[in-house]
Parts: sequence; C-alpha cells; structure tokens
Amino acid sequence: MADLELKIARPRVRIAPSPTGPLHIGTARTALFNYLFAKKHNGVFILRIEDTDLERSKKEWEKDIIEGLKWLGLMWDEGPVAEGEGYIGNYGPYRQSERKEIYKKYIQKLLDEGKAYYCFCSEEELEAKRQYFMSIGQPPRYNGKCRNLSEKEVKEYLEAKKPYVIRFKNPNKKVVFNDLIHGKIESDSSEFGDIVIAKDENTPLYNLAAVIDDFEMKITHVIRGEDHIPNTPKQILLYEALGLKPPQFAHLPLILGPDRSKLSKRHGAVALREYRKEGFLPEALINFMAFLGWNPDKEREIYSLNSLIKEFSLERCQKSPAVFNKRKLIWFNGFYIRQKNIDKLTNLCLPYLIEAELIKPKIESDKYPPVFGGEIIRQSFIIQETGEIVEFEKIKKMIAIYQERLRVLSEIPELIDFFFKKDLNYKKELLKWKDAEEKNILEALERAEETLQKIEEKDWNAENLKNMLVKEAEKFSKVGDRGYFLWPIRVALTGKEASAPPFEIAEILGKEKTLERIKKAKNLLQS
RNA sequence: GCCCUCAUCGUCUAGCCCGGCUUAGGACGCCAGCUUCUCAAGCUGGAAACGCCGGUUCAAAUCCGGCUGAGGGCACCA
Repeated sequence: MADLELKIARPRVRIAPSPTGPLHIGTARTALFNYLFAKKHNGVFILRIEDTDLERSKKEWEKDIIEGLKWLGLMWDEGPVAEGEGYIGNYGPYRQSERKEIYKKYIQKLLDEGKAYYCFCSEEELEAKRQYFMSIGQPPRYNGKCRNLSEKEVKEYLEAKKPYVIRFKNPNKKVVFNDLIHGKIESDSSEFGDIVIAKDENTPLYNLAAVIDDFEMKITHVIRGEDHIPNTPKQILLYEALGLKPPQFAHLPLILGPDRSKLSKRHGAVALREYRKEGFLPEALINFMAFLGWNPDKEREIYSLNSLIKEFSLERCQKSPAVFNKRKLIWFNGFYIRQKNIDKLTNLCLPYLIEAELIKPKIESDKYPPVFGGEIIRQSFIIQETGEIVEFEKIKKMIAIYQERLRVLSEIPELIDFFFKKDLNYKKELLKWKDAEEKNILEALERAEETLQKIEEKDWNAENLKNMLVKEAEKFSKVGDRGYFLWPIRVALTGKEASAPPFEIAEILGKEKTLERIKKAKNLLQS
C-alpha cells in the first residue's frame, strides 16, 4: 500500500466542507489528516467550499470554517483566503456556487452522450416507489421510469415547464476500489439505482459536483470520513461515465460520541468554536484529534503539528471508529497550558476575566474582544468591585501560581476571583482544620497576624513568608501538623477549600490586604 | 428492510500483514502510596482487555470460516 501512496510525488488533497453550520470537530479532524498527508509528501492542501445548496449555505458559516482552520494552524495552499474574498491557487474558483459554468459542460456532456437523463417523476410517485421497495425487502431506489422517455416526450415536458431533475443512467454493475485504509471494497451499483445527479443543467448535486471539482482541481487523494464509503462507488461510476481517472480514496474512521453513535450535537459540543470558547488550545486539539484513529508507532503521545507531519502515514490509520474522550482532551489541554509561556497564557486568560466581570479595561472605549483568544495589548485593568487598578504584571503573577491547576482557560475566573473581591464569602466552618476548636483557630490567626505584622514591606515575598509562617506553624502545633496553623490562614486569604499555597497568595495580595483578610476571618469567627 | 464497514483494558491504542520473543505494552480515567495546610503538578505502585464458536498448526490476540455485537449509508443534504 505504501507504493500506492508514494506513486504520486506531490499529492493534491482537499477539505471540502459545506457552510451549513459552524466548523464541526469531525471536519476539523479530516482537515488535519489531509493537511498532514499533504505536508508529509510535500503536496498541496486545498480548501473548497461546497455551497451548492444555496438554501442551507451561509456566509457566516464559511467565515467560521475559515477562521477555525486558521486558528488550528491548518493553513491551505489553495482556496478562499477570507470569507467573501478572492482566492489563492490556479484551479479556482474554490466555491462551488461560483463554478456553474464548469459544471454546465459536464452535465451537458452526460446528457448528450445518453449517460444521464431527464426525470419528471413527482415527489409522491418517488416516495411511493421507495416504500414499495422497502416493503419487498429491497433497497429503496428509483425504478427507472423516465429512463427511456423518447426525445419527443422529453421536449414536450420541458416545454410545458414540467419540474424535473437529471438522473444518472446507472450501468448496474459491480464496483471495486482499493481504499488506502480499508483495502478492497466491493459493492453492487444496482443497490442505488439511477441517482439524481443534478437539479438542472447548471446545478449538480453533491456526488457529481465532488467528482467534477476533484478532477478539475487535480485532486490525487480523497481523504474523508468513512460515512462517504457508500458514495464512493457512485462517484467512481461518474468518473467512468465522464471518461476520467478517479483519484485514490482513503476513508477515515468516524468519531463517535460516548454512546458509540456518530458524534453529533446531542453529545454536547461539536463545533470547534465551542471548544475554543471553552478555553481549549489549538495545540491540544491538534494533538488530541490526531490520535483519534491514528497513532505513531511509538509510545510518545505529545506531538506538535510539525512533529505530526514527520510521523504521519495513512497506513497507521485505524479502521475502527474512535470514541471522543473529552477527559483526554482536557488532559492534553492541561499539559499544553503548563508548557505555555506565562505572558502568552496571561493574554489568553484576560478575556475570560473580563467576561466574568472581575476586571475591565482601563479605558471604557477599549473594546475587549468578544472573540476569545484574540490578541490583547498588555496594559492595566480596573478591578470591577473595588475600582482599583491592577497591572498586567500582577495578573500574570496570579495566573502563574495557577498555571499547573488550570485545565481549560474558562476555569481561570473561578480559580482566582478572590484576588479581585472586596469581601470573601465563606462560612466560618471552613476555617476549621480537622478537630481544631474555634479558640485554636482564633489563636492561629492572631499568631499569624503578629508574625506577618513584623515582616517589612521590602521583605514581603513568598519565600520569606513561607519561612516565617512555616516556623510559626511548627511551633503552633504540638502534633507536628502544620494544618492547624496554615489552613485557617489560607482560607482567610482565599475563602476557598482548595487553592494555591497561602505564601504565594499573600505575596500577590500585599501586606495590607493580607492582614485585612485575616482580621475579617477573626471577626467572622467571633460573630 | 437492504447494502457497506468494523471488532484488544471504561476510553484512545501497541502488538495482528511476516503465527512462538506476550506473565498482552503505553496513555487518559480510576484506586493506593509518597510529597503536602488544601487543591493541582510530580513520582511510585495497583485493578482493568484479545466478543463467541469452530478450523488450520507442535503452537493463534495474530491465519481461515461462521455467529454475535457495534457503526455507517440508502434525499431534488453534503
């Protein structure tokens, strides 16, 4: 199989989404595999917009698809550059809606050569036939009623403006092709009968449009989802009827939801943009999607887009479908967040803090990106609740101590919100460590206050704080459990059951606020 | 209903093509321990799979057949 793949020195592959909804995660993965294959073999990756169905296609979805692919870093060599704009590449236009002239020739050719014909059957007739075939245990297909209409009849109907479609004259034979992933696949074309290939002389339906475009764009390898296997024989027959050489086919295993059915909306998020908004990093998505139905022959699991290119091969693609495991995606994301440069990570987190109304831009007119992940200029912000100014550098410190705890960007507000609050809202029971009694807690807080009071502003840093507080903690507990001392302090500062260590938090909070929060905790205890 | 495709831990998978090296390896998740005020991260250990039945063979997760199960497709959608 390797030689089949390598026969063509510079493969041309494409991703052909139809803009009838936001970029689907499955489409993104297919795009990734096409991209990897193209780059691996020094080939060309093409984006073609399949918007033949004008009713369902929308420009906003085209935009979503283009932005999504760019965000993932899967840049195409040929295709539309931006929504509504021109193209790069010499085989365009790359939107099917703009290719009518091209389709027209091919449809006419099929008609002229008697390989396609007009069909005037009504919707009701067709439905009845389908029912009939089902009832006798046969595949539902067209019975060929209009197949042998005389030229005269066709002309009459056409002149009478009778509604029609154009059907393919199926040679009804065995079709065999060699799938690069599945191997030999056989089927009998009589199963699907005379399919409709065009609505009229200028508007082909999917199967025909794909064939014409793939030929015209000199596509060498069609790499797509397994749900297209049943379409392949139809397309091969169309290639034959047109006298064209079909490309190689490779059908990727599907992505399934947790219930093992094709991944769809009811399983939760399927649009790439939703993952982006939730705070997944492109690196994580790429790495995760690559391992859905493929793996290198190594135990390594962490791969960048570039290292994937080096390792990729169709032969190592799986035949069986893969269940989308969000937990693993989350793990990958946490991993990449931990790897991230802290300045960049801070930039990525800012929109979430703004969205959560913890902070706002200093200048009211500054429009902060409603689109997540946008580029943000480092600057100061206003804390919503207190009106204080907070520097980028300070926010960066907050995020730094939470970097290893962050799994998805959208979690950041709930993790660090206490830094931005005037009053912490927690129950006094939370201050209690194990069997500690109230007076012990109070004592701990008082001791902490005294200790902290003595530390000078210039020495107010995590390292120092840790030294001092740990020393006290050890003196405080008779049983050697630092928790009796440190737990109440940490809760006093954060109001949370779980958080980063109190020393690091105290450093960021500053002496004044730290002491203030300890006082408040004491008051809470005595209330 | 008909056609096509697939089948190793809960999930992603290695091994299968070229049978013995497999007490079936890794990762996520789960459990336990270490570290530790908590959480996380990190480290160590653990539980966890060849769908079933036949055949071929000295020997089968690996080759063959059947069964079962799962998925996909059957539009004037793509």
